[in-house]
Amino acid sequence: MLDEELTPKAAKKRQIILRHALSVFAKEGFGDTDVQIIADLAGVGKGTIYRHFGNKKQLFLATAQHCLQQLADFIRQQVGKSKNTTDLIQEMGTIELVRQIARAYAQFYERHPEAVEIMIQERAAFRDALVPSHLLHRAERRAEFDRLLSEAMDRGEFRRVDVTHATNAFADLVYGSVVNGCLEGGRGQLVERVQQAVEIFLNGLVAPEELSRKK
Amino acid sequence: MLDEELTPKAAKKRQIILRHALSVFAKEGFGDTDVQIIADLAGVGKGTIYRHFGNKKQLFLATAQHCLQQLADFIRQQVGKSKNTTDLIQEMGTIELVRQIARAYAQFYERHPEAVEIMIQERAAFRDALVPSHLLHRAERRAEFDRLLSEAMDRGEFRRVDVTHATNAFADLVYGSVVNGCLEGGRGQLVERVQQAVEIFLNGLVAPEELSRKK
Amino acid sequence: MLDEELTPKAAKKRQIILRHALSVFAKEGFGDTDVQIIADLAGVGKGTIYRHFGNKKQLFLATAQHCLQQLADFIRQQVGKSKNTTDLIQEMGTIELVRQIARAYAQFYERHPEAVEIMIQERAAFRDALVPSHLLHRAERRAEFDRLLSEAMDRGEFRRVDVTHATNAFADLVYGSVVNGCLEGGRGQLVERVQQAVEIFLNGLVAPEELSRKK
Amino acid sequence: MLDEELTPKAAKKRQIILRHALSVFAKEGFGDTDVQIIADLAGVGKGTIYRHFGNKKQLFLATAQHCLQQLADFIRQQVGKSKNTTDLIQEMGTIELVRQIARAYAQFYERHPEAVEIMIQERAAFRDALVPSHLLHRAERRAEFDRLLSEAMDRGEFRRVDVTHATNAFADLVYGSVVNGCLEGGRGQLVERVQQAVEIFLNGLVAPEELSRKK
DNA sequence: CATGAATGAGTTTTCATTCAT
DNA sequence: TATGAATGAAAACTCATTCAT
Repeated sequence: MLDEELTPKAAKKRQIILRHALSVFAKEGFGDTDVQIIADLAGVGKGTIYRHFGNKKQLFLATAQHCLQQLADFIRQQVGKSKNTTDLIQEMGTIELVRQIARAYAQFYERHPEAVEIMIQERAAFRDALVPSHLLHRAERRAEFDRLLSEAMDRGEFRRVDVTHATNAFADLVYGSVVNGCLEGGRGQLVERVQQAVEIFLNGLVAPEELSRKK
Repeated sequence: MLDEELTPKAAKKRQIILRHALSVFAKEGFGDTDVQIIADLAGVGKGTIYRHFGNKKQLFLATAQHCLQQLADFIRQQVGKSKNTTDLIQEMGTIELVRQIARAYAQFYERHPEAVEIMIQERAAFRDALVPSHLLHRAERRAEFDRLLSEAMDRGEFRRVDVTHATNAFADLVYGSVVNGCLEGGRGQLVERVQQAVEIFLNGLVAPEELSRKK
Repeated sequence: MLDEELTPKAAKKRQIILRHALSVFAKEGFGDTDVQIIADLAGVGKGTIYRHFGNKKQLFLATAQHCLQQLADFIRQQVGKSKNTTDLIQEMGTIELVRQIARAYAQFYERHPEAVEIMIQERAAFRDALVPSHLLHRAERRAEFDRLLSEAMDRGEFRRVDVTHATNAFADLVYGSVVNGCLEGGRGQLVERVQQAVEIFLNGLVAPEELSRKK
Repeated sequence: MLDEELTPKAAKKRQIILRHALSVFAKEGFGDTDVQIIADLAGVGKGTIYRHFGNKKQLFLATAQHCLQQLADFIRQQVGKSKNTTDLIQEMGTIELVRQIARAYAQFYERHPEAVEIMIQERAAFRDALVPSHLLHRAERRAEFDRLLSEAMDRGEFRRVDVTHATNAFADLVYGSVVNGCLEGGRGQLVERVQQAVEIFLNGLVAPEELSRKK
């Protein structure tokens, strides 16, 4: 199912279908989406979509997956800059790194509000989907963040708290801000909302000594 | 449409319908719910539901409203205990009050996971619903919380930050924790998750002096 | 599902639907039948058919059942005339009774060629249908015929042969004649074909002594 | 379209396709058969099937034809043994020959139950097919059997009855026995059923004198 | 010639909503 | 006012057939 396994042509068609599926699912919601509409927009027959994706549910899941991929790419590009986490911490400190991670998420969702809708639709229609469309819900990303916090605690930058709880809090905060913030719409609103929230979160985590030192 | 305007009998029937609508909408989702099922469970004819609620969408909205009402009642009962906010602050301090508010939300949603689903379904199917099913999204409750924070800042208990942002952060955090926490299921999981998250949030808000004093 | 359990009105509607289902299924075959056509001819909405019969397959099976009922009624009326088998044998002799049974089947199918098609469609589309649409395939009718032959053998009217085999032969002969005879069409063709075939069958069964006596 | 006109390679491919078409049509029925499945099993592209057979209906008809061919070959091999009918009668007598013909049919259908299904599907989906899949329904074979009976009557072996009716009876009896017998399944069941039925049929045809003589 | 991706007409089935009783 | 049978619009999905490669 991965694009690499397909001919360039088939992969291209897949991309076109997914692009329009994304936009229609986001605008209409899963239940109110008529696959025919996606087919028309994508300029292919309905049968072609069913041939490629099997059924409406799988088409949606592929769309969610696609979002996730774009999100992951964006995050990596914004934060990673090809360096590994350790180097990044060296460079900017954990606090700034957490800020940048949160900002990257916010930026992505602000630029791609449809991705927020997909995330919500997925939660609503596929309670138990195997592939949650939000990176921070996924085990591998959580583990990475856990480690980030752990090490900051070890170095005394952060207060010592239960890492899993802190990661949960971060994920929930970003998720909640994104979901609730994307409605209000204005330019920069979402990024602002997430940033401000994360500032409080960080303030809640940094060690008192660090706070004093800053002053 | 309010119960007070109805005969006791009609109001009772309304309650029965709403109770089953809640459970079915929560289990099946809005789109996958067959009104006939609700009618059967409620022991009334389908026509009766349409007579009372107009159409499926309004039935859902009434159900969401109903959840909101129950939530509000529960919060008032848990936190308010008939005293006003000012008295409560006097009694237990802002920090403890915020803790209690958060705990109350968590407890409600843990006891009524269907309410979480309703909240999600509402967001998914009625993006622009006039009546968000989560109290903290509603203007009147936000204003109250804004005031709570404002006064704490005035008294120097909390650091001075933008009140709206802080309230957003609190609402988003609680919302995110509830939505993501309710899936993991275990007894007490949701309350624990919310509490831990709010602890960090509070830590991020209290004034350094307060922190020192505590030590 | 039986008509007696329905209101007269619902039963009437059921009859109308079945009448048209019969004619369409017979003309088009099961697979080529569009339920919409039946609905249009019956003057009801498509939903009504689905409400009454569940799905296309069950509609067909109900149609087959309906044929069977009509066939059974016809046979009883033609042959039985309210007398029991024993009396009938007394009256006309086994040979004549077998002739009359076969003639009754033939007459029914000649008057209702659609019933032949239903029988064939059922065999083709529901190999393992629980309710074969041909009376002689059904256990209760077979048992009756077995007894008829048995007694004739006991009385020395028929040669002694394996009763089950003889009943099979009779059922297969009538079935084959009906299925193959109904295509040729002409008035009386089917009855003639069955009668001639049964004459040979009977000749094959009667005891030699009986034959001699006749001469 | 005959194999002789094709290159050996094309003929081989045709055979492979027909073999799988037979098995799929028999298992699924005409309407429920997906040509793609046949193509996959045969290891060819769907287009190839359409190139060879034109459309699904013609593919089915070719399959039926193919069955017919195999049946004819089998009958000829079992009964004919390269001798002509007259010689065979000389050798074993009409009665035994009729027995052998019936047994040969039964054996073929018992070994190839798919052929029974094809016969039924053909009757169900192509009421008016030009090429009935049962040999005994076909003019040339009927004429041959007619002659067989005629001569037996002329020789006084068989009672004098209308030849066409007798042939019909034989064809219908074998057809009915095969169609109804193939469901019951057990080894030898079908052959037994047909033999027993034909025994009665023969008894019904042989001349009384012959019967006496036997005694 | 062979292929198999693309197509879209055609069917089944569901269910919100209505309305006669 | 309550009911639940009737309706038919709407949508998912299939698959025979075509045709560009």
